[in-house]
Amino acid sequence: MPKLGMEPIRKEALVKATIVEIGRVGSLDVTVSQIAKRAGMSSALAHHYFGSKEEMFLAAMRHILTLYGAEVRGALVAAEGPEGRIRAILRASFSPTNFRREAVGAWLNFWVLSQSVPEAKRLLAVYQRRLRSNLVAAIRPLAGDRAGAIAESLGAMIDGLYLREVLKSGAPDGAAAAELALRHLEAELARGA
Amino acid sequence: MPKLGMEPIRKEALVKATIVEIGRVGSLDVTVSQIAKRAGMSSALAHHYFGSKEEMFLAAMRHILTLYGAEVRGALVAAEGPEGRIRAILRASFSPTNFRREAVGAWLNFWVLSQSVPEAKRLLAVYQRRLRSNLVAAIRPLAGDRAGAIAESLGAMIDGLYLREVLKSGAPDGAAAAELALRHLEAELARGA
DNA sequence: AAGTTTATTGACTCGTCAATCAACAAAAAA
DNA sequence: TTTTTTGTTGATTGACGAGTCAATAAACTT
Repeated sequence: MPKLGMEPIRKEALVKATIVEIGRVGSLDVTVSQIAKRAGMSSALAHHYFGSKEEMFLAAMRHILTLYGAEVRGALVAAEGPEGRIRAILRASFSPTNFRREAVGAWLNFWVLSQSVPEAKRLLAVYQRRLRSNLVAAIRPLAGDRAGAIAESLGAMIDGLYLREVLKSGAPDGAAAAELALRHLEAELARGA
Repeated sequence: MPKLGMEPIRKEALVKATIVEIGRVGSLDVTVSQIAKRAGMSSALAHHYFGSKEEMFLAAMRHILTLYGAEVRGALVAAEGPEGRIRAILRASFSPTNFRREAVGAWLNFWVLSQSVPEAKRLLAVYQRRLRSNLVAAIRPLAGDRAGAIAESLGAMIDGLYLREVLKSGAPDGAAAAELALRHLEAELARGA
């Protein structure tokens, strides 16, 4: 009994299921059937809406990136002053939404995907550029010319913390990670002053 | 015309070929045939010596880890004083041997592997513990109680720099990466003083 | 010389999985 | 009401790839 207008609903369900399954399995070795099953439909339907598995992965990636971008923007509008803006970015980066197991596991696998799928690489590059420019903008008033270098290292730090989150076992602790990133930043700033 | 004592030779060739192929393809989606071909033998022989693809991956991982460990130890014996010891560890971490494309690409994929293969996780944990304890030992004389926290963040920084190396395109630049890590460390140390 | 161990591969099995297709159902348009 | 569009799936195809096996050969042992 087909209701109309299912496309967006199905697609969203598939995207979420993709992320969950990648997180669960811990790699991109996930079958379309697994994903479709978790999303409550047949694998044929998944192909119907996305055409290929790769498209599914890319859609999932865009979803994570969009989520992250939205959260950063949201935190940024409510932020006061340069210090506040940086804190906002870090808070968003390590928020429960973005720093949850599934999402972080998905990140790791998207990094891998970007090695062989150009579009994935592109998406990742876009995100990195945006993060960098946000950081530089926030840091410049505090550190002038050194903003670029500091943003670079803070970016690496953030990625590193994501990575370690994946590797470690146990519940995620965004607060602790954000703490570390902030300490790093403060140390860098203090050094220049 | 079978010469005897081929086992170690074949195994080494396979391990190296595994790393190269993983780096080339950019993922663990590498067939035993590809690896065997690059190593100059049939896939049947690869199975003969390693039993399974997973064993091949683990052997490759051990190889990379051993290489890294040896380089750190080597740099460490020639190091003078705490500062020198830290520099030694960083120099080894970002040396041309360890920071080359193939090796870094392999790392990324080993991180993924550790998500689903317990032995891979174990190996990675061993490496992380060793790195941490080396760092703490070198940092303690300079920062006392804060050594643990600093080692933690420096470790994350190193991993993050590896990750970024994979993502970026272009030739690897270990010197620049080591520079960033060192700046981070100095900033942290200065903060405490 | 006969027997054993090591090296080596081509051919094969068996399973898995992405992608396609034919078919059916219901809503919307004509 | 016929036709078209949208939703849906079970069954099938076709490829690919891990792991096994039988067979062959050279060395080493007794």
